Amino acid sequence: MSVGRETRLSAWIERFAAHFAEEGIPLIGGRILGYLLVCQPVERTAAELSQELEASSGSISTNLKYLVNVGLVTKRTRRGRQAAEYRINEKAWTEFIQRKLNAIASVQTLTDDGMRLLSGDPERAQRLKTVDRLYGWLSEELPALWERRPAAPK
Amino acid sequence: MSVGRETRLSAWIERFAAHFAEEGIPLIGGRILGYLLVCQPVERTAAELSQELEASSGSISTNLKYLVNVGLVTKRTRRGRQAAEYRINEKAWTEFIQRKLNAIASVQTLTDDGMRLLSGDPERAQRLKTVDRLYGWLSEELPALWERRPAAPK
DNA sequence: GATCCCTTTCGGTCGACACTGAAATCATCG
DNA sequence: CGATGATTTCAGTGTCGACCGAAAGGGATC
Repeated sequence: MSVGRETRLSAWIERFAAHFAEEGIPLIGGRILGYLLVCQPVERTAAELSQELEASSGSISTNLKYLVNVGLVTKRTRRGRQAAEYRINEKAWTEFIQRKLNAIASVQTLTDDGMRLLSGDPERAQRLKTVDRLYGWLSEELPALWERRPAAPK
Repeated sequence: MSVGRETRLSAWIERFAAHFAEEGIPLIGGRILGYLLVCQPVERTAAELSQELEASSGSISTNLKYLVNVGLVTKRTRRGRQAAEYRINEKAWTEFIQRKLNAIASVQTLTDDGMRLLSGDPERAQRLKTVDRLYGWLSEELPALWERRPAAPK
């Protein structure tokens, strides 16, 4: 007997969450993200997420707050509805990734400061120089690459 | 009265360690890395690192093992010397950074699997598609960019 | 093989953080 | 304004991992 699509999707959500857990995003936050990327309909309330993902209301609340804060999820309230609805904000993924690239490139300021402290002693600065050159190159190329990213189609 | 170069260097090492602590490298590991990048002479024993960085022998041992394992530090033993000497391996920084870039690009396999699960329902796949397109582009461009990296001068 | 010195291993402590569930809070509707 | 149904806050629990320091382990010299 074959496994249903929804079952396989929830396994996928778990893999998705596991990946981002390695990057420091709480497991439940990752599950919310994965779930909101594939659920139908696209909007969910906190209570629904709590039930669907089998997580406490408190955890859902904390993680939604975090995700809304970094922009990956948007919150919508409607008059006449007590429950807010949450949905994925696909647009925000660009900034999310950009932050990661910037984090890598930002090491250059660090190595650069180090080089300054060692100016006047090229011998001693040699190890740092090797690293500084790499990050120097990255801090040029990564932002440049990012600018060439394709625009999202309407 | 001005601050000595060594004092400023140890402040720099601390900043350096703090940066990598955010990326998940233990504080003491980061200190070792920073210290080995700028110390004179370039090689140090575990005992020297322990004293210089005011960390326990156990922590130094654990972190050196880790750093040697990922290749950022190399261990050298010499006949007639009981103490092994550790030094920075500048070369390994390229692989270190490459792993980071790959980690970003690797999300593409995840989104791709998700797209497969949603094939046959383009409506529902739309959110994921946006994200998949971005990572798809990255998984093309990042490795390509990396290939263009300048070779380290002799 | 005994001694010396250095390194690794290991048990234990501490602090951070994710998570829970109950209580407080808030918004809507009658 | 009270009741209802939702969310947020908060105190408490458990887990995980970095760190320490003492004890065990390994080489090198005598």
